[in-house]
Amino acid sequence: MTLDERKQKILQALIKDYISSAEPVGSRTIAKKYDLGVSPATIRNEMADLEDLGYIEQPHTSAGRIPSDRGYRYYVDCLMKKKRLTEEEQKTILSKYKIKVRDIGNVLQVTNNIMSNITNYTSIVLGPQFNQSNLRHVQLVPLDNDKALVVVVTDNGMVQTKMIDLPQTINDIDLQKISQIMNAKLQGLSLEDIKLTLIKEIYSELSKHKHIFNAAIDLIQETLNLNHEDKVYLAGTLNILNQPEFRDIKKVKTLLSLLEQEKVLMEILSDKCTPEEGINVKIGGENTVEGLQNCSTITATYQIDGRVIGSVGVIGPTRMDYEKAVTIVEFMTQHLSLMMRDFYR
Amino acid sequence: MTLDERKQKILQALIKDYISSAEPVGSRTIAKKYDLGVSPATIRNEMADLEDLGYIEQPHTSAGRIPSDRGYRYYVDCLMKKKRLTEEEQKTILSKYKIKVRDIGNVLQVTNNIMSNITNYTSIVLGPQFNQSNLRHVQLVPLDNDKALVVVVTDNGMVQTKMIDLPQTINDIDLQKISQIMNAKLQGLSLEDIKLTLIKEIYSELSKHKHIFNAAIDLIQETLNLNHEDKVYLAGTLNILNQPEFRDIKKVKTLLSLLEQEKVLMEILSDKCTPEEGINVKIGGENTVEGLQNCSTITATYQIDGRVIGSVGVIGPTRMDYEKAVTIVEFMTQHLSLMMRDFYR
DNA sequence: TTTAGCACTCGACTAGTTAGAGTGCTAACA
DNA sequence: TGTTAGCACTCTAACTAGTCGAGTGCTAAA
Repeated sequence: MTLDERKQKILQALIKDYISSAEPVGSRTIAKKYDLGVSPATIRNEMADLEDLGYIEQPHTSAGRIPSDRGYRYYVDCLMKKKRLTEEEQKTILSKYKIKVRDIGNVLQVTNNIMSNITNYTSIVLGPQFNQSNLRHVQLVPLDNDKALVVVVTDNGMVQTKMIDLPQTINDIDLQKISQIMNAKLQGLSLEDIKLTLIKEIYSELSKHKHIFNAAIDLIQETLNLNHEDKVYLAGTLNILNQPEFRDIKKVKTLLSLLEQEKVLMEILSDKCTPEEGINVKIGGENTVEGLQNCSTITATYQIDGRVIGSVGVIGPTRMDYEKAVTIVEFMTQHLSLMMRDFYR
Repeated sequence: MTLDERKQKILQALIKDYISSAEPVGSRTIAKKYDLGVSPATIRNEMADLEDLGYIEQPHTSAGRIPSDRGYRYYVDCLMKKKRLTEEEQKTILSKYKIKVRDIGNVLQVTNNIMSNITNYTSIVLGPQFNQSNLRHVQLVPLDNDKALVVVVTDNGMVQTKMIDLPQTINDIDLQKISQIMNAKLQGLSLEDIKLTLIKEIYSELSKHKHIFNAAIDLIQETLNLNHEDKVYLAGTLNILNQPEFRDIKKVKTLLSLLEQEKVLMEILSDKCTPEEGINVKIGGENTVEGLQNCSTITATYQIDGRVIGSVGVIGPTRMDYEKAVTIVEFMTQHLSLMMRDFYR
C-alpha cells in the first residue's frame, strides 16, 4: 500500500512531532510547524483519510492524532531516511572503548552503556554464542597434597576451573600423566564426540584414577556446554522512567519485571521473524513477548566472518526515535563485529 | 528518656497500625482496635504529649498521627520484641539452599533472593572480603606452540587465569621449570611480600624468560589485589514499587539510581556507627547516604571464626516492618556464617 | 480541489460545596 | 486528679458545575 506524496508528508510530520512532544498532534500544529503549503482544513481531510487507512488514530474526539503501530511501520519502512553518524559522533563513541579490556565481557558492557546513553532507552547485549566449541586443553594442576585444580580451555578462548580433592595415593607425576592422556585422546573434540566414543577407551587406561577422571570430564562437559558468554547484559533500565508513557507506576513495574527475566531478554533478541542480517524493528504489537505491546524493539546481530554470533538491541516506547535508534544500533553492531574479529583473531 | 506504660502502649499500637496501613492513625482507631481500656479522648491527650516529645507527628491538623524517626527509634530500641523464626519458617528458608553450588557467589545470590522475597524489601549482600590473601599456586599451562595459560590460585580459593603469547624459543619443559621456580619462591606470600623482596631474585634466575615472568607477576598481583568477591549483590529492587510511599515516579527514580551505584551500596553496608557485631538499624535521617532519608536500612555482618568478612542488609521505607526485617537479617547472617565456615573449611 | 467558517465534542482546569475524619478544648464526672 | 463526653473547629478528599481551549467534521463558497 502506497500513499500519495502529501499524505506521506503529513504522516511523516505527524510522527516526527509526536515523537518529540508525546502529545497528540492537531492539524493546526502540522500546518504551522511544517511547511506543507496547505491549510489546516486540508490537512484535516487528509488526516481523516489516514485514520481510515489505519495509519493514525485519535485518543478521543477533540484531540489530535497519534500514529498507530501501522503508521510507525510505514514510517520505518518507507519514510525514514537512514542516517550515518558524523565523524565527530563516531569518534566520541569509539573513544569510550579505550579502557583496559580484561575479557570480552567488558567490551560488551561498554557497548551496552554507550547504546543506552546515546539513545536514552534501555539496551541489551547478548554475548557471543559459539554453537560448537571444542576442547583445546585440559590440565590437572596439583595444589597441595590433597587438592588439585582442573583447568579446561576451549578453542574459543574460554577457561573454566574447578577444585577437586585427591586421594592420598596419587602424586604429581600421575596427574601430569592423566593430563597427557586426556589431551592426547580428547583434544580438538566437541562435546558430542567426547560423549560418544572415547570415554570407555580412556576409562580402561585410567581405571586407577576414575575419581579424578570423572571430575575432569564433568568440568569439560560443563564448559563445552556452557555457551561462553551466554549472558545477557542490560543497561539503562531506568531510562524508561523518563518516558511520559511510563508515568504510571504499574506500567513501570510490568516492564521492569519483564526486563529482569533473562529468558525474556533472550526472546527479544532471538525472535527472528525477519532475516538474520540487518536491523530488525518490532513495533508495539509486533512484539511477541507478552507485556511489550507498548514498546518497540530494535535488534541486530554481530558477526565473525559472516557467521552470526550474538546480538544487541534497544527497547523503548512505541513512540521511539526510530531514526536515531536504528542508526546507533547499526553502527554498534558493525563495530562489535570488527572488535570480535580482532579479539578472536 | 523513658515513657510511662500507657504512652508506650499507645506508641506501639500507633506504629504497628501505621506500618500495616500506611495511613495516619487517629485516636479512635487505636481505641477501637487495640484494647487499651481508655477512651479516644484520653488517647488524644496522650498523643498530644507524644507529639510534644517528638515521637509522633501530624501531617496536617485534621489527620491522625504518624511516627517520627525518633518514634521508630524508640520502637526499635525499647518496644519491639525480637522474634525467632519458627521451625517451619526456618525449614522453608533452608530448603532454598539446596541447589547446585558452583561457587560462593551462588550462595550469596540465593541468600539475597530469600531476604528480598520474605521481607518484600530490597536486599543487598556483600561478598566475603579477605583483607589479605596469599599466593597458593601459580602455574603456566602450555596450550599450543605459541600460547600458554597462566593460572593463579590464592589461599582463599580464588582462581584467575590469563592467556599469554609465547616466544618461539621456549618449550614445555621451560614452562614447567618457570612454574616451579615461581612457586618455590613465591608460594604462601602476600602481595606486599611479593612486591617487596623477591622479584629481583627471581628475575636473575629467569632473565631469559622475562616476558613470561612479567605476565605471570602481573596476574598474581591483580589476583591478590582483587578482593575476591568484592562484589555487591542486589535483589528485589522492584519491591519498592509496591510501597505506597513510592507512588511518585520521581522518588522511585532517585532511589533506583542510588541502588545502581555500587559505591552507594558499599556505603550503606559499611557505614559503621554502631558496633560491628549485631544488627545495625538506621532509620530515615539517620542514614548518611544522601537521598536515603525516607528509607531505613537494616544491616548485619557475617563472620568466619569471629572475624567479620562480609555483610548483608535490607532497604525499605521508614515505615518498615522492623520486627520482621530484623528477625530475617539476623537469621540470614547467622546461617551465612555457618555456611562460610563449611565452605572455606 | 481547497479553504474558510461554524457548530460541536471533550478533556483540563478552576472554584465552590460537601462529607468525613480527626483534633483540641471545656466541663462534668468518679 | 485523672478520665471522659460533647462540641466546635479544621483540613482534606471527593464531587459538581462551569469555563476555556484545542481540535474535529461538515458545509458551502472560492
